[in-house]
Amino acid sequence: MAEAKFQLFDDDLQELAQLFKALGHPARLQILKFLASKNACFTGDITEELPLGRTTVNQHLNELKKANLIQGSVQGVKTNYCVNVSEIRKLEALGKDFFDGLNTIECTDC
Amino acid sequence: MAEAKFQLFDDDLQELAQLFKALGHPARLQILKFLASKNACFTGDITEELPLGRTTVNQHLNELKKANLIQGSVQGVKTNYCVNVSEIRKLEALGKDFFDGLNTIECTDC
DNA sequence: AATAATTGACGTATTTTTACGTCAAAATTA
DNA sequence: TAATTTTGACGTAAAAATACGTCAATTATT
Repeated sequence: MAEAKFQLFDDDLQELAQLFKALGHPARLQILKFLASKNACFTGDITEELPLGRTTVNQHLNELKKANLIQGSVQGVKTNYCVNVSEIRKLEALGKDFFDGLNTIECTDC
Repeated sequence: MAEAKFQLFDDDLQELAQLFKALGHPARLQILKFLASKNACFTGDITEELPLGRTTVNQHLNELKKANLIQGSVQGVKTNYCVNVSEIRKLEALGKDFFDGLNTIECTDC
């Protein structure tokens, strides 16, 4: 990670791809689902729900945090994670725009 | 890739994650966009639109094909690619279900 | 104060992704 | 028929993702 690097791709595509990528692992989808169902919870609780070790789960939590899809706040020894609702909404909107932008008429040549 | 491997994750999450992953690269989003705008087109034409070499683009096309998001039909020497509209619709539906499933109430603890 | 619990940082091995060059096959064109 | 075009297969190097063990710091508990 350094000084911006002349963009190969359009900013919007880049951002959307980044978000999709963050969703591109079942563990991360499951984490989002679980966090939403509990509204918020601790690392340990999340780990118990997943078929992965704690440090791996922590790594996935970091991925989600990097993508701004979740937030965490320290509470004593524990860390309380929760879904970043506004970012989820933003992602939904961007996704919708993208799919709508594909003026997908069924192709007859293929 | 071998003999099915006892599932670590839920099938639905697995499938959705796979689709999101396929969208998790700007080149692939751009390809989908371009294919949709032209309705269908050849490998060469796609390559000209992207800041990547032909073989790399071809690899991305294969990723998209593997995810069933595009189809290709050989036409002489050329191959005609187009968006798989029904799979895109399916992805939209799965995505919507997933996001709706996150009964996202703004968290007050974070 | 001593011990236990919880977490993130760090290191690391393995696998996957990404990007591209080379090559051969098939179809077009000259 | 010979040369050209177009493509996918294959190999490969570099980077990133994935999974996990160990460790130290911080907070709770006893």
